[in-house]
Amino acid sequence: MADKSISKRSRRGSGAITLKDVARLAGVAPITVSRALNSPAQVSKEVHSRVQEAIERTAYVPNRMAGGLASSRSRLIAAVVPSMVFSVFNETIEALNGTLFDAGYQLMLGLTGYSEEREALLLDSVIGRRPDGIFITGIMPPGRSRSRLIASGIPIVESWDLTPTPIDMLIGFSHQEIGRAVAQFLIKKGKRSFAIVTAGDERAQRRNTAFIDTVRALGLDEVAVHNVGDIRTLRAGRAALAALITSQPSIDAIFCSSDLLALGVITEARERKIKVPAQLSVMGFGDVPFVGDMIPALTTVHINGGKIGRLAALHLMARSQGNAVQQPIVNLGFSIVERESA
Amino acid sequence: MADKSISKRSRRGSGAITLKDVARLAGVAPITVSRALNSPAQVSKEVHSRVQEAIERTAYVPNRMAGGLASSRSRLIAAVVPSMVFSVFNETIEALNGTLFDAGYQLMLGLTGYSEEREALLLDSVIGRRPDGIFITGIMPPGRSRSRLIASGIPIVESWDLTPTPIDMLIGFSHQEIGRAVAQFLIKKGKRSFAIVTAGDERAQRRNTAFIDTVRALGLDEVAVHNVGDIRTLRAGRAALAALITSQPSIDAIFCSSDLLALGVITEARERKIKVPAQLSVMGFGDVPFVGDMIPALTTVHINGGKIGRLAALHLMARSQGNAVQQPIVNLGFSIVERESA
DNA sequence: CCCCTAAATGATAGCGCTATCATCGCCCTC
DNA sequence: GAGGGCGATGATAGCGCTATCATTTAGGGG
Repeated sequence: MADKSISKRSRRGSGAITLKDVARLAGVAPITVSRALNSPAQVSKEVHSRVQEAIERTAYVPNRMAGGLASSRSRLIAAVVPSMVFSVFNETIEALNGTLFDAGYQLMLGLTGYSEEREALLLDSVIGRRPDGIFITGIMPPGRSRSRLIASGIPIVESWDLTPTPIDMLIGFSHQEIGRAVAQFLIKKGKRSFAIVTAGDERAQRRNTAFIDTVRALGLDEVAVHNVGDIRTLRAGRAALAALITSQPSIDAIFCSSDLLALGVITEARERKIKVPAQLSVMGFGDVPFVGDMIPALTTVHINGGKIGRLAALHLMARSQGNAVQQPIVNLGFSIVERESA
Repeated sequence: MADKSISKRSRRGSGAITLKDVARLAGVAPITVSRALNSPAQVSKEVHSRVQEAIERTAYVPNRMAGGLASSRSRLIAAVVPSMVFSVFNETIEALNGTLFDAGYQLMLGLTGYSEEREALLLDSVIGRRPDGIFITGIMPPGRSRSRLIASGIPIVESWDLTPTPIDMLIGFSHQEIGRAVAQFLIKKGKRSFAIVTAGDERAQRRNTAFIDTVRALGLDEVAVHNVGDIRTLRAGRAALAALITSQPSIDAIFCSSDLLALGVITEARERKIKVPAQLSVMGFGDVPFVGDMIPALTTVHINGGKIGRLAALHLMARSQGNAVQQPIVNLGFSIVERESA
């Protein structure tokens, strides 16, 4: 009686310890080990501890690819984000990751670099992993990517924006309202001549448009716009102020599309001995963790990135487990944090 | 003649389009579709285009879990990182991700929050996914986690540090050398009374120790150390200077364990009208993207985080494909970037 | 005592893909 | 024109796990 399990051994497989090995050691059927691992309540105390011991002895680590394939539940959640370097999304990702991990999920990270082409490629790659949920920064415009996402049937949270027609779930806030609120805030402060320093992305544009419309409605001077494109650096912010101040010296308030750009503007103002906020108010966007402790402390738009991440994780997990999500569209709002720079 | 493929359909499975569906549509065997996808050279032109069309028509997205299980190649790479919020690791992760993605790999992100307990949990979870490689920030000390990592047989890159005995591969630099170099740099600048503002992590401690030893060897005053523990914020840097200046007014140079802390120290110095660098030199660590454009521009230790990420990706992929890595241990070094703050 | 139910365990059959070996032509060579 | 080599395709058998159904055992009620 040859040992089938040995004679059969082929050159395939990873050679690692498998469920079957543990089962043999514990003297139970493989399925029982699976149950001891995934639903301990279904297994008698005695068997459970026997299995535990076998697992300990063999240093067995379950293969989640196999488990995922068999159960159609990967316990993977993907996050699609434009960028990570000093970005406002970091808190969201970190919160997402933390909440997921505590529930036994893993995060797959995808970076698009604000490029739509890359995003499309990324999405196919992501869908191929059959994640239990996908977190997307922004709203997916109609098109191939959106269709694929819908067709995949995977629970999806779009974020960081608002729309009445999300693919699935949505956790965000209104960029339009922000633009308007910032304009009103600055106007109330007595500022009259505005400029915008902005990156090229579409969400920023919407904040800008709302800002400009609000200013225009009051019959004030046209808003000067300086677009830095994809160069979202502090240096770009400095250069922006330098350019702006030359072409339009009357400016007394600047709305920046990110805190980092705002920091750049403030830095350049300091260099040029322009007093912030007395001569020039500067506002950012994002309220990244340290800008409130600088001099002058940055007045900016606060987004609760951590909450977006946490909520998204919860929603995604609920949906992937077949539970209904009470509120699939959440408007988290924003707040203007008044500090010193405006 | 009943259609087996229908009568057999069970309630299992995801219901998505599979390879088999595509094969049927293209009129070839499933394996041929697999080949058309994974090694097009093995398939005739005519069949290839027929398969392509079928894929297009069905919007088929290959299930990588199944593929990974069958081939023992997941095309997943895991990265284990302490933190992401305004961290010095972001460039590394971004470079890692970019390089991997271009080669068809996906990044799985794991955050430890500088906690060893969490790290251990995370590693088991990561190993369970059978990634083709693991990128670790730092060096894994002997212990359970290290053993599991070794036992897993997965290619591993440790990073951000140096040791003659890595688990597998290593891309890093010497913290000891950095501490020494910074001390020498500051001494050459004529500074004589030193302090350190540091986070609690072990790598920072090693930089500190080397710094202190170097100073001590010259018989200078004892170095004052202010430890902020896990609070790596700009505010903590400010508080640190406030505390230090009270207890030890003679200080004329401070070495910080991160750029953010250094920014805090500089900010507090400004608040207190202490001239940097005339009265107080401040040095950071990391050379995070924007600190060179601030006022005063930060003098700091530059680490080529992007290169670490890129190289790690290359090494990991090579090894997972069975190729030898010419140089498994790489000392990337560092450089002191002299700007204005010291 | 026997039937019935629930709890605990096991056997079987895939999940969707690929490694491996087999087959089938077809062209070349001597 | 038989043998051989190669290119293209297919059949088969898993990868390591879990859904599903089946079996076994222990109580419980009448």
